[in-house]
Amino acid sequence: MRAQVVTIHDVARAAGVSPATVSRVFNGGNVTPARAQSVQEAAAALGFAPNRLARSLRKQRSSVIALIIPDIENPFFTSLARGVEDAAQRTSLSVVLCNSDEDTDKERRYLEVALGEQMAGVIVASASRDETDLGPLTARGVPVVAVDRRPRDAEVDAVRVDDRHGGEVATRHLLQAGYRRIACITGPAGASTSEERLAGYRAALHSARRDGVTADDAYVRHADFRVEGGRAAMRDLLALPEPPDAVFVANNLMTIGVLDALGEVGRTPPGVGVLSFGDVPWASLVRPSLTAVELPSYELGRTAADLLLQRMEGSGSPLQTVVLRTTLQIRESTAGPATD
Amino acid sequence: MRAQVVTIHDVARAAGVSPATVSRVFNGGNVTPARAQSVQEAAAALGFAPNRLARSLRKQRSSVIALIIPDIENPFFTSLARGVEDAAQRTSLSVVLCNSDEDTDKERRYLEVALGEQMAGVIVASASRDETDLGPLTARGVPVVAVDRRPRDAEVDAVRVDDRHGGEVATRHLLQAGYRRIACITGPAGASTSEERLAGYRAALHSARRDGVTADDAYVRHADFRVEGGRAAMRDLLALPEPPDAVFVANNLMTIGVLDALGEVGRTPPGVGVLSFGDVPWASLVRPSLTAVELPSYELGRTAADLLLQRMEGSGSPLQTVVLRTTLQIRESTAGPATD
DNA sequence: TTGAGGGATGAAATCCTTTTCAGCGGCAGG
DNA sequence: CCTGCCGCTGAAAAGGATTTCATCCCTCAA
Repeated sequence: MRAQVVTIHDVARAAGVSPATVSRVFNGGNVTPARAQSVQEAAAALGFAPNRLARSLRKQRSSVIALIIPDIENPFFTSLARGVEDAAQRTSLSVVLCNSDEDTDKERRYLEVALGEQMAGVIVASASRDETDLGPLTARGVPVVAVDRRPRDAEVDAVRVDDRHGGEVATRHLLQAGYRRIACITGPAGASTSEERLAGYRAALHSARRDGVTADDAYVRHADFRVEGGRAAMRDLLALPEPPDAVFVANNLMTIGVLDALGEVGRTPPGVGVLSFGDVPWASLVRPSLTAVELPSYELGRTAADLLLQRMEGSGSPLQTVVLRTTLQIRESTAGPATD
Repeated sequence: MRAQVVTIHDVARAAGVSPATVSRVFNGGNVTPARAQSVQEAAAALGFAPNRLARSLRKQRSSVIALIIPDIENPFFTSLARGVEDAAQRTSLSVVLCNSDEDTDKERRYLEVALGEQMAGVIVASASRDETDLGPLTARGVPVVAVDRRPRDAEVDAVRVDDRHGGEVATRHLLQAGYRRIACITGPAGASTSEERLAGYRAALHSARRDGVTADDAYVRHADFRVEGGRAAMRDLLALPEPPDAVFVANNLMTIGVLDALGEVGRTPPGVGVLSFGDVPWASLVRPSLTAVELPSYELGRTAADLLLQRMEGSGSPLQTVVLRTTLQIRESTAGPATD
């Protein structure tokens, strides 16, 4: 009992005009008011809804934009998504979210979909720095903005935070609080965010290496930006002959795992210092409260969307990279080392 | 410098065959192996990627399914989304996520997009019980599954949890723990989940009304399923001449707000009992640990996707509603009232 | 009065695939 | 040897909108 599909032709017939005129009514062409009205009425009476596929096919461009994120279960990215949506809200564009799950294959599939569906634009927080290929999109003239993470060599606008600086400030804070054996649990080697946060950590340690601070990479671990990865890495660090007395964790979810692992062995902050890059969700409920590098996730999304919209309107301005500031929020978890 | 678009015609010409044959190669028609191979090679050489719009237009059905959820910042829904994705993963379908933000207008827009883009199917956790109109989709024969929330009168398959029963069990637990003035903070009046969880609460109180238990609606509040709403509602309850000694909160995010509001006035569980319908994210870090009705969010999504796929394969079976069980996880926050 | 200019309109081309249909050739069975 | 069937193939239609182009008609200026 499938309802018959109402096309522009049906409306045209009902209103006694040509399909071209109907199209013009809906797209702002020149039509005499009387005719326009009768078209409107006919469309309403028939329950006409334009076929977006046909329209996009003809126009060579659809009216949805894709937002591709690597982890939908990370509040950082969902907040970013809200930023994108709110910015798109003011236009007639719809945003669809694609979860690449930190998997370059899935990501590639979604990029193919975006291309094949002629999406109006793409915002991507790429799963991998090297394997993400935005070439086909940019070659076809589809506006693309990289957000948070930066694919190598890509000729696209970008919005990110000052990862390296943030990591450096964070680590320096731990030093100043008196910690001396500071570990770093960072993300997968492929991601730009992992590498830069780690670079900041190294820089801070390097410039403090006189005062008995360990500055080799014995305390560095790579994990997967997820809770389990953080937990495993922390367990590994705790098993060292001389475990660290503080840890700089390169993302929020891994920090959850780290806190769990510490709880297991009865050690809690600030005895062991814990500093998270990115706020832990519902930080207000965590005890002790957590020192964190706060990220402007919402603004990241919002700015990316603005850049994309601007580019879609055909701004010919040169490619730009916007870097947003992070802020260190000092709380209880880094109050200073336990005095043995 | 937009790259020329490679169409099936270009491939056909390069391979010395007709477009129809190229299409058959990609869609599993009958083609002699030799020819098929030369088509494959030509396609690869030209970097051919099929235009999904044209394909969908012709087939009257695209290969993406839409998942419409009311709050992308709620871990419950993101976990549900993972369930949907994992189920769809085994097919060639892509999932796109749409965030209606508990806003019936946004939701309507996304439903229009789903219809206009001829999406292969739709899974929806509807923003409103009454205003969500799935009619156009079902009329056109698009498979639809309602998940978590149930739109009224809709002729669709559904997957949800035993909200009413869960609410009743939860409230009964609070009674058994010794609480006597039990409040309920539920969601917006329009949502089925709000109403049924509240109904469970009422049922439990009703059957216990002999033992000095307050059972009118003085302790019932409607909020918006968000953190702020929970906070406001709890403040309101605390301002009563005789504040409640326990509260049953109908979703996880509102519970965060409730805990915040309690913290502000220096009252903590279990002195005031707190029971959350739906786990709070990263519950392991919350002190005291939180008693909650645990929801099978992932399975909800997974089951909904399975139902949808089954329906898309043309199963003519009658409409079904799958109800999944909730489980009460008893922890510290409901250990018993403060003894004044 | 005539020509230029311009707004409104419809026919038809266009976007790119899929799918129907008819034709062709080969093979097996009568 | 003929018929029927089947597999492979290409031409062309179909899907539903937008857009170009030509036409018509009207107004205004010379």
